[in-house]
Amino acid sequence: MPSKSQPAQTSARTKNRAPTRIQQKNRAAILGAALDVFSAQGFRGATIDQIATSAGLSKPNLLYYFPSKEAIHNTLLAGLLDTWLDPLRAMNPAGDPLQEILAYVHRKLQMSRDYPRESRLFANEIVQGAPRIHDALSTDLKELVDEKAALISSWIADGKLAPVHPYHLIFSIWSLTQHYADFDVQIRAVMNTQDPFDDAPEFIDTLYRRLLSPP
Amino acid sequence: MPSKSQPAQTSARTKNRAPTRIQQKNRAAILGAALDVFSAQGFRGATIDQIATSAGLSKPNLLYYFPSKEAIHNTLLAGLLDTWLDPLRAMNPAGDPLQEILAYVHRKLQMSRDYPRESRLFANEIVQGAPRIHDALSTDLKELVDEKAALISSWIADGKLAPVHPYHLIFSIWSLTQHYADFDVQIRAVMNTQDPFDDAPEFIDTLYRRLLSPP
DNA sequence: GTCTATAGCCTGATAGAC
DNA sequence: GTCTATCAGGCTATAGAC
Repeated sequence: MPSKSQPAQTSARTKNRAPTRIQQKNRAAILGAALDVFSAQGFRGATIDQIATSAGLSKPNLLYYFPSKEAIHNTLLAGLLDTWLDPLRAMNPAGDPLQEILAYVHRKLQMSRDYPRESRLFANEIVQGAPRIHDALSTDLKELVDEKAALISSWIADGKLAPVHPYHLIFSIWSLTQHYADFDVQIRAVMNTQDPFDDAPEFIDTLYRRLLSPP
Repeated sequence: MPSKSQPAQTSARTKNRAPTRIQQKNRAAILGAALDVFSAQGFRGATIDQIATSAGLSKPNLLYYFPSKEAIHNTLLAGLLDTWLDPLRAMNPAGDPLQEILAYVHRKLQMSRDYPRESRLFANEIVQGAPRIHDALSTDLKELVDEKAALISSWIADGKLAPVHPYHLIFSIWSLTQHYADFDVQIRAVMNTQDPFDDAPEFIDTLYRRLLSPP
């Protein structure tokens, strides 16, 4: 799982004792099941019963580990944005510009392939107006994107990349890579014989080479 | 509204009489309000009360016009896929290949700009597994995309376009254009001073020119 | 720590007066 | 056609036995 695990927020009932192995195992089972259910049904569509059953627990037992449905959801979201931005954070100002961007694109695409549930959880949240993470978007996210956009602009000014709008370049990378996870059903309905991810990396690589290769 | 209006499904109660002006006006108000609410909250997140209030009606009065919450949702979805595919359908085999694709891209982007609620309604449905329109995706959608992908392949074979995977080309167009509607909140959080749509058309135009211009 | 039982709220849908 | 009142079911969360 890519989610950066916060130190487990000890529930009030556990009174700051270190979590036992069983507690850790159950917490992990709950979060895994919740990721399945929330990413497939959205927050309102999910029920605690579904999550509990899928985690092999009874409903009250689940609520022994988390105080509420929203607490589970928040725990999932908490580490997600950070993790989701790691590939961008890793873009290296000292590297070769075109290679740095292509490498970023591949990391992001790989992340969609490996963690489609996390991508859909995020997509559900954003499409519905990001009620729970809007602040993080305008602060942490904006800060990082501003920084990397400036870097891309400097690469363009140096003639290392063909000129493009750096913000829209980044948006396009998010869009193209996450699309394969978020709209998976649609893509499979159209290409019903093969795994869409088979050809996607080559297509997207070609796209950004032609877009960005300096003249 | 882009939604192709089916002949209004006369509710059982109206016994096939032609709808009066008041009925038409209320139906339209309900569908407009429902589009607001469903696109912002998803099917489960929306309540009949919200829709009714937003349409200026009481809850039972709304249910006089539509038999159930799901019936309203289905009515919205019914015309949507068709409308959503019109820009692709209009791609002309006799036109200039690059111009045809660029024109398609612009139609699609304009649609996202003009009808973001419809885009988000669709996104909500697909991200959650397209439970209500999966069949249409594997039939109508697949058929149209197969046809247009073959057309693009023939253009490539004729040397009129640079070689690319035609299906992934189409997916990329969907992805890039709908992203501006579906992830609007995120984009605005990052570019907080200007309308993201201002620069998007130029960026996307550049992207597809560089990707597809024959060598 | 885990269960059964249930409180209490929300929501979709209906009854019936006007 | 529109309303008030209300039912019935599903859901979150809690009580309390074990």
